[in-house]
Amino acid sequence: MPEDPPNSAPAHGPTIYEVARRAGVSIATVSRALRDTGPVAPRTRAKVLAAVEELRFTPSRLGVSLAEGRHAANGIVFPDLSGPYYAEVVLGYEEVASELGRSVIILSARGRSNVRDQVKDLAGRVDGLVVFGHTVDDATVRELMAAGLPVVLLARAPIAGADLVASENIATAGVLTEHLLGHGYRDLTMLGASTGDDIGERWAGVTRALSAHGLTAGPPVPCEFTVDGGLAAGRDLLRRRTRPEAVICADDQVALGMLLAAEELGLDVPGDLAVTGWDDIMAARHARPALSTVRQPMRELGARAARALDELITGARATTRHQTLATELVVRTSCGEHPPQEDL
Amino acid sequence: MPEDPPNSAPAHGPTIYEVARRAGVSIATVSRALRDTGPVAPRTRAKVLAAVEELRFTPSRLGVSLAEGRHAANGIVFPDLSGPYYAEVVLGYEEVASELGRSVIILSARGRSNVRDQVKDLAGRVDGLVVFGHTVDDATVRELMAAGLPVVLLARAPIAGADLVASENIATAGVLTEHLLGHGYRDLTMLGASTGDDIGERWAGVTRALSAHGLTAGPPVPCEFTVDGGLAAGRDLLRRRTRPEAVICADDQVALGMLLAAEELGLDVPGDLAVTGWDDIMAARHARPALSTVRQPMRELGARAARALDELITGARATTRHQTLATELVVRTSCGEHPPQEDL
DNA sequence: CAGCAAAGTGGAAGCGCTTACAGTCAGCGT
DNA sequence: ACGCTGACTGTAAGCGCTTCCACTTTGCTG
Repeated sequence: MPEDPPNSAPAHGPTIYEVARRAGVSIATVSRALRDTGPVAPRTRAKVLAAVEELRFTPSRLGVSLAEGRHAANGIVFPDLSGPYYAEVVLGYEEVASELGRSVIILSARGRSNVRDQVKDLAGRVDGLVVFGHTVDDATVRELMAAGLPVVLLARAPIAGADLVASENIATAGVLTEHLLGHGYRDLTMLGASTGDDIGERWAGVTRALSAHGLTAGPPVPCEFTVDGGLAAGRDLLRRRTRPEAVICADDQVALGMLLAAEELGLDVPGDLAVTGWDDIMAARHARPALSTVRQPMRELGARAARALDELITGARATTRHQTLATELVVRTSCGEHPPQEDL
Repeated sequence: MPEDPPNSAPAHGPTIYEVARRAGVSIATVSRALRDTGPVAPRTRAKVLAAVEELRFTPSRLGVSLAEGRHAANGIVFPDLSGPYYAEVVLGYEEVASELGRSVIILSARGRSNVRDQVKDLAGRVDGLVVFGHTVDDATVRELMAAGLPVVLLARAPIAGADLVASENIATAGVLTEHLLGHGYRDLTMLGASTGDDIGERWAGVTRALSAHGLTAGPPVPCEFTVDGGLAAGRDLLRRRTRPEAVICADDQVALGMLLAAEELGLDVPGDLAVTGWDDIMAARHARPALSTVRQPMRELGARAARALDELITGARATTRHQTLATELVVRTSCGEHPPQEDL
């Protein structure tokens, strides 16, 4: 690392001092003129603005933030973001945060060992933080909250004292299950084992719906939550002596892998096998057979989180709140034949 | 907006002063002990660390940055990010930036009128900026560069003095065209009019390849760069008296829409019509027929941009550099039948 | 044992801005 | 003509940290 000279003038722009000198006023006046935070004579203001213009002055955020004691920035920690799901949520978040005048600093936790340190660093740069999924251990989250940092949890298990925004899983999993039962399937398999998170909730919903019909299913089959994971698990599953009638996949990527596996083995979906996903990512609509799945309001999840965080930061709300957004079963063709109707 | 009292103790954590007092040393010593930037006696260091531990002290980034004169953060401005393409690039960027010890502040330009102001604010928060596509007008970019801010351009037209990272378009467009010609198609249609950007380059490549064979094509057909745009344009195009033999779409989303249109009209792809995309987004692999397309190294684009920016910021490199990343034709089935072979 | 260098430490000056607080001045009421 | 009020403006004290410098202490070398 090239040790650059101590005072190598970081090429930063002009400071408020230069503007003040040029306008022939004090820095206090410049500040007031710019933020309209006190009386400034019209003539003076004009001089200041002229100087600002000539120097192309933009106040240093650092200086402003240090003096104001706030960052005007929010952070978000997300799991992988590789798939389309997380990206959409982050986008929805950024959109609203931006409207609220806050920058967004992102931190991906994908395969990082030092997330804890990175999160703590991040915490020092923002006025509030969104923790997406189980990317940060509870102890760290509590510590941040204890330090006075507003935190909003997104799509994960709650923590006392923190806001939570999540989408509904259990009920819709029930609806999905009922739908499959309606097709006449009785032997359902859950693909993608997981507990304590949204996927665990989905399985709970499925199980509950089944038992309401006096049915049971085996435990969820382990599977990595990727297309390749679904493909591998699918190959394995479909070559067994007794093939399931329907496979409920933990998410769309797994389901897409499953579709690939079925195709590879010459099985017809939904003829020989029904498959469902969860999320309704873009590829779900375009797969053939088109994937039946559950749509999550991804952008809305992010947007809600941004608003909730803003309320916490500005102090507009002091109590914590849990929001659950409705999800919707999207019936396409991978789960079985349906009377023709408009949908895609 | 609730005007909170001037000194409402922002609940910020302990400062270096409190640590110093508790450890019975000066703040200078605390700083040295923490950053290992000067001699500190073992005993002293221990005391400091103990105090840090007890107080759960984390240095304020604001203070550090202001004193250091750097943010340890990078910005990235991207167009829409709705599709999978931009998200991947941003991810690749974040990953590398994070490794290099820099936070990433994102700014989406989607449908915003005040991008210019937002970018200038962003510029004040970072040590360098990546401008993705034509999200920021050239004048503003130049202004930022003139102010000494390192800038890396991503997937867009170059600007003198700024680094550029882009993926190859022209040559691969030629390869794609040759491939289609190899299938025997002569009547090719370009879908998605655009000039002066990467899509414009693709059309240039296609046109050049065609003329090398003494062929020509009509001008690119206008079309919004979304699935629905492709669908609408496809309906229109395929109902004309003379249907094209092959449609080269500006990107995968348009191509997916085209596929939908063909399906809707009962046309067989590739039997009645060949379709190609560009980007190789996830859905391209899963569509049926699977979409032939051109793969862009999306993550790598972002990663390169991050590294280039880092070089500029640290001063490891002073000259500007243009990097073009290779792209690859991915032959699937939407462009015609091929002898069976391994690929997906 | 004087004389020095090195190690360890504290003081204090910024970094760029916001914002009490304290002046300065002109216009008014009486 | 004189104090008073307001409108303006400047001074200076932070915000939390890094780091240059100067000053003490050792620990050794001649």
